[in-house]
Amino acid sequence: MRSRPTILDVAARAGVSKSLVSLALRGDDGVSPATRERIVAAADELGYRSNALARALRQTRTMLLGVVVASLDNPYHTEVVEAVERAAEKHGLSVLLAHGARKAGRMAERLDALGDLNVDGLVVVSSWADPALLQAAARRAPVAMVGRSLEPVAGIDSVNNDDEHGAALAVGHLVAAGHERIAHLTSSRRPAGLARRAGYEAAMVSHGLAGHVRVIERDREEPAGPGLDAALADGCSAVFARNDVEAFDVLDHAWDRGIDVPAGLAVVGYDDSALALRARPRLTSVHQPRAEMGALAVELLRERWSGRTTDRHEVLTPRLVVRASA
Amino acid sequence: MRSRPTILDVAARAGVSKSLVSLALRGDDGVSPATRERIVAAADELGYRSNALARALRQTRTMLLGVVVASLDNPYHTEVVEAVERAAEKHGLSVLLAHGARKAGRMAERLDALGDLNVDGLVVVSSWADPALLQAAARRAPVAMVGRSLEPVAGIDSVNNDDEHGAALAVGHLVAAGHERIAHLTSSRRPAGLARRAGYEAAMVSHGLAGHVRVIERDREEPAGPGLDAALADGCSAVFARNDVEAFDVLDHAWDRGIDVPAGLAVVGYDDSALALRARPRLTSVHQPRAEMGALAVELLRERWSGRTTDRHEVLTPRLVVRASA
DNA sequence: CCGCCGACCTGGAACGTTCCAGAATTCGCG
DNA sequence: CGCGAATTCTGGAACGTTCCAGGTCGGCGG
Repeated sequence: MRSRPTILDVAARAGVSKSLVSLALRGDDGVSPATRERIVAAADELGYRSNALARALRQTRTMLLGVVVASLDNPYHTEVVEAVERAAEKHGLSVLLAHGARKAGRMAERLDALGDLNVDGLVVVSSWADPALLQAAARRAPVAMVGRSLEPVAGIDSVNNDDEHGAALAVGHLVAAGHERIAHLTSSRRPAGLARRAGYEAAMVSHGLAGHVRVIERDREEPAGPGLDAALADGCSAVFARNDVEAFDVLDHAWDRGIDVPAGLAVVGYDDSALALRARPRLTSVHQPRAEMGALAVELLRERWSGRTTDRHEVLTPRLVVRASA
Repeated sequence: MRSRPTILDVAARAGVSKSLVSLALRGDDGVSPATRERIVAAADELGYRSNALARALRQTRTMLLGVVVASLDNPYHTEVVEAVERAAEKHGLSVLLAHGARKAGRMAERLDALGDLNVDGLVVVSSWADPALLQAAARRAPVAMVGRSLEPVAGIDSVNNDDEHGAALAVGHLVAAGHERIAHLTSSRRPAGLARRAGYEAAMVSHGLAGHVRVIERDREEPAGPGLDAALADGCSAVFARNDVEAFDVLDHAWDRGIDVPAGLAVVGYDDSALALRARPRLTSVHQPRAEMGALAVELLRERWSGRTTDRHEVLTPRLVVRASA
């Protein structure tokens, strides 16, 4: 594990100056074909690879993209992260991942650590983030948020799906199938959850079902059972869940109670994550275009790099994927 | 977004030399308390943060840990990655994540990219990796593999769970419950899969059930149904699946056929990933100590940094988590 | 009063690259 | 054959830090 050859070693071996090696290996034209060949050969023989750190120090750009994600245990997050990395790679950027930033403290610390490494940009994948924190980070490098904040944060670009519309799709589908008493299960008070809830309520009203609006609220760690039982007792025949994880809880409960899905209870989820395909019956769910969202986040950062200073808040349209559960 | 203050700015403001600022901020003693205070104050006022890149260039260490993972869509992987990052952070290391390294080509490319950034060490989380690739990477920085290779790779440390033992636990549990015709479902020809299969076969033999050994092989994308139906037709009453994902397939199929689990068919998985808790009925599964494995990988790298040159191959003992499916 | 020690501080070199200004060489053309 | 322009190449400076060798200064023992 002896020390790596440097550009000087290559220069010496090829009998040229370090500057020319730099030019040749970066593909600059203005290097004669013969010399270039000699340089490339020398580099290959020595197993030379340029030191990205030194380059980053000299240039202003590190080609590093910091990605901060709330957690990796929600498939929705990981799929966005994968999309971000794919897009980043396409532009020669490497992704630095920090996870577990559910709490503001840890989020701040991770953002700082990434900033110290001079990342060229930051993507925050989370259903929530402290605006002040994001703005502090944005003083170092442009920030794009995938996910929803309560309201647009000045200086921060964002990519979202239209939660209200998604909720309306879910309700519309259930209404078309003849359901009237449609409940909404949620354990979230975060912006995305609130938006879906609002979308659900609005859709119910617009279908003339204002009287049947029923929101089953619970705490994250609390079982969904009691609230569901109560709703079922009141004749509820369908549940629109805040996300696939919660929809899974509904399916579980139906299983426990021996209720047939969808005959006895129709269930619609949100996210269309990998979970939806694992559910039995297969989960009908609102699909967020995750791949597109991840790629768009990278695109927004690239626009910042090329000089855009106005904020952009992109809202993509979700679609309903109908499977067996409703 | 103007350029960050450097150590020189702090030095000027505090009226000392850059060197002293460096010493003071790193907590070196030999800086008088009064001066240190002045320096810290100046740094705070300017919002100075040291440039990790410049430091890394000057020192030999980057404090960067490269993590290469096959994919993020398997909860087992993500949990190991989380454990690695937790352990890394504890030692002041930042994690650089590269995913999607299922294919040798992409794996090579990602390893190279991480090497160019001068990561101090590499953790490869995958059920397989080309030994030559690992060794090439190890010429740049120590490599620890979490997962199994066919046989130990010279120069590469590894952390594994004892797959044979885990398989024996699963079979033992099923035998104790009175099962004799126990099948094994697998779609993998990778080392871990092969080891579990071998463990299954050995355990069957040792329980005097050699005559009932039945391995249901299939391709990754192929449905498990046909093989399972055949086994069921032959009186098979239990299935030990290669991992939780495949166990899920068994549960799905049982659902489709209206077979009650565990009364009509007992199912045991492997990994005890988050999936096991989502399954209905809850999946009995062999638990790999993922958190411990991730932390151990980081520990192995640290030992390399402090001079160890002999290889270490750690094998941790799995345990069976009994739930409702068997 | 001298010399030395320890505490505190400093300036220059180094890490490996890219950028810049300009030097050396070749080429085209009158 | 000479001269300007292109082409090809070069050496030094710079990026922001840490390391190193050494400098200053007050105090203290002899």
